[in-house]
Amino acid sequence: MSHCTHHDHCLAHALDQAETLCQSHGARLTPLRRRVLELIWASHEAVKAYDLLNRLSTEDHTVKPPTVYRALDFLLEQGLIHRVDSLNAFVGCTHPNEPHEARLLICTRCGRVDELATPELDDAIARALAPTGFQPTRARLEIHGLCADCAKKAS
Amino acid sequence: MSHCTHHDHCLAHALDQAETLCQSHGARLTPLRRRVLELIWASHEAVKAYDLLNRLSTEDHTVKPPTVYRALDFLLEQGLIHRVDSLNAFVGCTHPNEPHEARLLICTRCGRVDELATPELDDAIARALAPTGFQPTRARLEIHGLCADCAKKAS
DNA sequence: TATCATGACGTTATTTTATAACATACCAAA
DNA sequence: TTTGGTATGTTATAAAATAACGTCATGATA
Repeated sequence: MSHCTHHDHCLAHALDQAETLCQSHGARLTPLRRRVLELIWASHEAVKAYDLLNRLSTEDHTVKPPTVYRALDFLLEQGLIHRVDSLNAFVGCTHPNEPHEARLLICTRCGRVDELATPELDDAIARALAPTGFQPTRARLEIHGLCADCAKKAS
Repeated sequence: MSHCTHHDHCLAHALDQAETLCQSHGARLTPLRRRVLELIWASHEAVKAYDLLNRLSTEDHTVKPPTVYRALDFLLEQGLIHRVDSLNAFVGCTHPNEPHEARLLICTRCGRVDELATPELDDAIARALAPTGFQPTRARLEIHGLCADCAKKAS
C-alpha cells in the first residue's frame, strides 16, 4: 500500500472489499454511494465534501450537499472511510474488515494519508487511560508531518 | 483540577499563568484576548467560537467573527488554549508552561474536557511511528467517552 | 517629542462546511 | 398490490471560518 505504483489496484480492491462488507452487513452500496467511495479512493489523499460535490455535479446536476453528506455518513457508518477532523475531509479506510479507530498519518507535503495500525499503540492508550477512570467510546489520533518519501526528498 | 469545587480558582490560576507566560514571551495579552481566555475558562467545557462571539457581543456590539478568531489564534499560538477538532471548539490548556500536544479526554455526558499528560503515551506514539519513517510535526489525540464522575453516575 | 513601523482591532463581504425539514421515488416483504 | 422502510431529491438555512482592506494604538528610535 505504501508504494502504489498501480493505484487502480487500490481502488479496485477497496471497492471489492466494500461490496463484500456491505453484503455481509445487509447494507446497500447503491450506485451513488459506490461512486462517492470511488471518488474518495481516486487518491490516497483526504477529499473534501464539496470537492466530491463538484465532481459529482459534472456528472449529475441534481447532486446537492445533503446527497454527498448522506453518502459520506453511510460510508462512515460502514467503516469504509475515515473522517479527518483536522482537515474537514474524508479518506478511504485501508482495512475496513477489522473495526478500528482512526490513527492517521497525514503528510503535509504530498497530502497522502496513511493508517498507523499497531496494537501496541492501542494498548498504550488503554494503559494511559486506566488510572483516570475515563471510559472511552472513541479515540482518534491524527498526526501531521512528512511521510517517509517526502522526508527523504526534503533532506 | 479534576474536582474543582471552587472553579474561580481554576479561572484565576489560568489567567495568572497567561499573564506570566505572555510577559515572558513578549506577547501582549490585551484586554480582548484576556477576556476571550476568561470566557473559555468559564467552564471546563469546550467553547465554540460563535458562542464566544455572542457573549462578547452583549458587551460590545463591534465584535465580529474575525475579532474572535484572531484572539483565538493568538491564544493557540501562545499555547494557552487547545482546539478540539472533533467539536470545532476550544478549551483552556491546563499546563501551558510545558509545551505539548493536545491529548484530550472529552466527556460526552457532561462536556468536560481534560488533558491526558503521560510521557508513556508520547513514547508509545514515537515507537509506533519509528518503523514507518514518518516525521511528525504535530500529533493530536481526542478521546470521547465518559469521565470518571459520569461513568460512576451512569453505572 | 516627533515619526513611523508594527501589530491589534474594526469592518464588510464572502467562502466553506454542514444540516434541517419536507417531498418524492424506490424496493422488498407481507 | 399495498405498505412501510430506506434512499434520494429539493429548498432553505445554519454554522464555522477567512479574505481583504481600513484605522488606530503603541512603543521603539531618531
